Amino acid sequence: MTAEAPLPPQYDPTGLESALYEEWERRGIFRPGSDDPEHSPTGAPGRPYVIMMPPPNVTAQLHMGHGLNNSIQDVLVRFERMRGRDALWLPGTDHAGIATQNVVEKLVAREGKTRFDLGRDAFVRRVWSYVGETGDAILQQLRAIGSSCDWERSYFTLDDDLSVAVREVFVSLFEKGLVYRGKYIINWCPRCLTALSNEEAEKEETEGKLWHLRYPLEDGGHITVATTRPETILGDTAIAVHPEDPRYAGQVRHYAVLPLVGRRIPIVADEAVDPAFGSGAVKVTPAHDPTDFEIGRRHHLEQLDVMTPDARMNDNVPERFRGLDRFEARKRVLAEFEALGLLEKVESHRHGVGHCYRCDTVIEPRLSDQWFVKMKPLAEPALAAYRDGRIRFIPEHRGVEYAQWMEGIRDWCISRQLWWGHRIPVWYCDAPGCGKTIASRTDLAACPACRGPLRQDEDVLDTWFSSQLVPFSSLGWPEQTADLARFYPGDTLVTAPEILFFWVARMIMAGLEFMKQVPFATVYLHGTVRDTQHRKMSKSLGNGIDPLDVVRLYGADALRYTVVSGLSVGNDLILDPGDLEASFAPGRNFANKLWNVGRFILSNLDGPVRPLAGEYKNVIRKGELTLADRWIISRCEQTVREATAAYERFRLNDAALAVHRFLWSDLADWYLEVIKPRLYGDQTGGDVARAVVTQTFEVALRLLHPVMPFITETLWRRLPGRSVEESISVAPWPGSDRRAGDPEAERQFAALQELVGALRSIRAEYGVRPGHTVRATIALPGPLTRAVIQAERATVRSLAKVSSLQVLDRHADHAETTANAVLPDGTAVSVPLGDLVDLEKECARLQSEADRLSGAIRGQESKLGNEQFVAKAPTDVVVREREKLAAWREQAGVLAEKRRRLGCAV
RNA sequence: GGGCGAAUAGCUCAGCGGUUCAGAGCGCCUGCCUUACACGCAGGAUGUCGGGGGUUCGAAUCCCUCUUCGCCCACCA
Repeated sequence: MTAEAPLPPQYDPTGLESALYEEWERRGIFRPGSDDPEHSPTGAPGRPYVIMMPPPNVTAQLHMGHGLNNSIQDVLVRFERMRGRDALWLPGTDHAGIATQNVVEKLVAREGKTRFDLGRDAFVRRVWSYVGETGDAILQQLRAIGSSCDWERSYFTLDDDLSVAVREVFVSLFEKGLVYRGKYIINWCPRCLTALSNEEAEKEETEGKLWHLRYPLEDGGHITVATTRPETILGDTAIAVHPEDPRYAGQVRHYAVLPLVGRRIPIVADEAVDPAFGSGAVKVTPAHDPTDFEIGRRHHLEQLDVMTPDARMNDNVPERFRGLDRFEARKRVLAEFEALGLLEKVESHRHGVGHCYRCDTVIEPRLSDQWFVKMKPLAEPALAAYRDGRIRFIPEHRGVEYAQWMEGIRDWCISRQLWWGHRIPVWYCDAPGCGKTIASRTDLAACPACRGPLRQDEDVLDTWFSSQLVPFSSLGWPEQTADLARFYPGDTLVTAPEILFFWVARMIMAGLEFMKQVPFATVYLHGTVRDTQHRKMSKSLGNGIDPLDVVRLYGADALRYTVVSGLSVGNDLILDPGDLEASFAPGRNFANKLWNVGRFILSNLDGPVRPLAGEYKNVIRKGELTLADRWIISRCEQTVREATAAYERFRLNDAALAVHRFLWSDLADWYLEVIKPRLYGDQTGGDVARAVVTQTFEVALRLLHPVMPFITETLWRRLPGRSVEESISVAPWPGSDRRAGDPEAERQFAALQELVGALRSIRAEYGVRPGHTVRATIALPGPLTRAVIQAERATVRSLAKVSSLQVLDRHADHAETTANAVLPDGTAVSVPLGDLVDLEKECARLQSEADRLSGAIRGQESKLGNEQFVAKAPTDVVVREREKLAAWREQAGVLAEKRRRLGCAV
């Protein structure tokens, strides 16, 4: 589209947005740096402003969660970029170990194979090729919503340089003794066949059962234990009771016989047992439960693993149970207990059951060799950074969660039994007499100690181990690059609360450990996108919204405005996947409105346009401004202040709504209507109106640009004095100008709106045909109304379609029947409408008005009659309340007189 | 079991340093294709601000309590 082409009446973002985006990208507008003069009018680069994008999974398709998350980031980055900061929004993708491996395993499964059929190398090659095909698709999709990232710095967490960082961190932690290997109970996903961290095992409240089961005692009688997982009975190696529980005091150190198995198991005393729960006696399965594991260690119990990696019973159980799935085994065990008369009772029992965060399979606590990070030493500085304010959260209360988590932090299991990811840089020497374990920054071929052959650890690292390093690894660390020096630490991190612990907390710890500085100062946690039933949008529920559909239908600006204006700090975003039109109407409507405001203004700048150089003061000084001009300039100034403050405080919805109100309610609904006669006529006033409307509109476009980048850029470039060579993206942020504020103009214009509104109401009430003009009488005008009529008589006439406007200093006498209104300042407005007016109806209308008013007056009188109020309330409040009462009385008096004159029954 | 939010028009939400605070958008009703926009214009209706107590001259706004939703953490099997 050329600058000269006329704009179509309906905004059509198709084509326009993508063309503009390509141009921005081509011109390097999203890249920080002083080499491009466009970025830095002064020649010097601004202070950096850095946001690290939460890297989407490399296989991800854009969903509304991304749409929300990235819209917010883009608003912030664009805002700071316009404020002169050297802005870097750094994108990337995450290799997403489990998620990606699962996707490719499914593809392989379609060929009837498993990853084991392919073998490790071939499988990993397969994943790389898949990632090569589909990877980065999401980054392309992010462009469609206008994300102003620096794509040239984009990274992938498995890139060579980021892998170097991962190794450096692992080995460095290993050397510090903060990474260790050990055999512990970890969360195991029997479907993904890997260990998970505590965070990756999502607890779900489940209505389960608690089975009370009897174990015969060697000495006769029995002891009852309660369990939620009867299948683990087969791995029991003890029973535990509380040391001070009198019920079992005599049984400690005696033995029970494990039913179904016949194993002789000791009864031990341990503090971990809660005597108040169940029977007070616990079955102990050290290989299948973390608490039991600890008990087992204290009492040197055998750790009997009874399950295979995919959660079937293994050869350590009696033959009839072998090969059974854990839940089948559970049924079988219970049936046998029941048959033996050893099932005492069954209770229903709510408890938390862990589920794999990737495939939702029930987690099985499993004893295995894994790598861990010792977290306490890392958590302490991270907690301190929050406590002393180096890190702040929005909303604030999220910080409490962060602190609680940090305080109760547990060691982090980082090894995964996967093939897709950073292989653990540890080598084992199996040579007899050597047996070294070596963590190395470089690949090793032979044992440095004995020159014997080495074997690398088979496992890979948790995905989050690499993504926690992104704030510095993406900038080249451990190399001391220029980017690292310039862009670390960053400023703001924007993400969903779900990954506060997965990612945010760990970035803070890693940043402090390796860079000695927090990676960002502010963590903005936004809500979740949900449907109208408040369910989280998800692929499986089929209640998702594809942001690209929205972009196609209504444009990225509409999407962004809807999302941003609908955001309230700390709350979720509710959208209706069944009705995109309704969901995105606010954005679509506003985009179209804005488009037409622009069209109107531009079309009225035809012909000689007064040069617009300079600020308002140039025009203001001329003394040519009308009341309406002063008013809109004052409103504009107010909007600059409000929007700027709102953006600064992350109140993006307030910022968007402030500009919306200015553009739609003030500029379009009032100011444009007011100046139409001036624009169409050829008075000198037309020039001033053109200047004022152009300047205020231009300011509003800049204020709105962070939220609606495309449409604002398109319109902005067409304004006088601008050109397609420029970009609003790097235009300076509007400054506040105190001289533009004009409270008197705002008060007077409000009176004008009151007067016009009253006349319009009367017209609507009596069904005056829209094209028809009426005569109006303004009697006993209050000071504001008087000033308005003096200043904007023609405006009142045109807006209310009044042919003659008579002003009287006394009550009007009309030959004709009139419709009436009394304004807040006591002005009596009457419109002679002859037969249109039903006198009875008019009297009733005025009566209800009078009733409302007298009610308010009574309330006000009792308030002011209350000595306590007058004595205790602040003086200015009392004064204001008195003035209010006086005005209402005045209004009521005029109203009463009006009714008397109309001959209304009292 | 701990900790933390939220309950305001039909819907989604503002308003919460106390006294023009009862608002916005969407939806709804009436009338209008008024030469920027019907994705619009003008005019309307709608809420005992979750229930109950309390503090105060005055409370959606502060305190207590109850109810209902939601979130985070937690080795009661």
